[in-house]
Amino acid sequence: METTLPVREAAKRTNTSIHTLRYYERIGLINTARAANGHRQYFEHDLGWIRVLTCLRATGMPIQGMLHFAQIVSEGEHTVPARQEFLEHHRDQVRAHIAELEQNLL
Amino acid sequence: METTLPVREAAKRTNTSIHTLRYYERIGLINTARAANGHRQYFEHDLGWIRVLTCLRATGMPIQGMLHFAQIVSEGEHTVPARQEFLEHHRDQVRAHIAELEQNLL
DNA sequence: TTAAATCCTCGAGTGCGCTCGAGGTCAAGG
DNA sequence: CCTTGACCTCGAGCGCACTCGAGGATTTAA
Repeated sequence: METTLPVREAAKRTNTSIHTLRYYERIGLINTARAANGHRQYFEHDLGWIRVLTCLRATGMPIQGMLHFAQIVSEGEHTVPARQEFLEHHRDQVRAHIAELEQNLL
Repeated sequence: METTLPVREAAKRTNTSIHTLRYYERIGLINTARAANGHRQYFEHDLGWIRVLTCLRATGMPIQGMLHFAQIVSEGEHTVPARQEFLEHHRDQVRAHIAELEQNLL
């Protein structure tokens, strides 16, 4: 049985806050397992996903966009091409943003 | 006598909105001249300043920071070194932000 | 057996940066 | 005259992304 982490640990390891993790779960960005007593249980897998989310946010993706991405991810393997397209599109956005910043830097 | 522009024109030429210009004035970022009838009058000089503000915002400076900058600018010529230092510091921030984005891009 | 620690839910609050709209003034054109 | 339109003020509202806290359950260690 893979070991799990309580929310405090998950927050620490993903460099987020407990509140944010609960919030993300509430709005449907994360699906967290529960122990018998109702406490959240985070697997390594979840930490990876949280890091992806954090990365998307840090690059300016709005929550709505992340929800969309979470949605297609949840639809299964057949959405892999759609995911790639989504991420590539976001990359373009980020690059455009960087270009704008550099423009303003002059 | 230098010609002046009404708020609608100023907004158009600086690619902002009338509401934003009024808001910036309200909070003390801009000091706009008034015609006898109370209407705002924008000089070329003002447009330049608005563009500076827009650039700072676009590069992520919070309003508080811009207020601080507006403050030191208003204090006169002797603050020129302080302004340069301020802008250089902001440049560093922007560069750091770009670096973070590029990091996340990988 | 009780005090402390950690978790839970759910709704409300916060801070930011606008954005909007009601209600009013004033000048020009028909 | 009267309508139109551009402007004014001031306060309220909005969307976003958290962030907080009251009130309560459960485990754990002294």
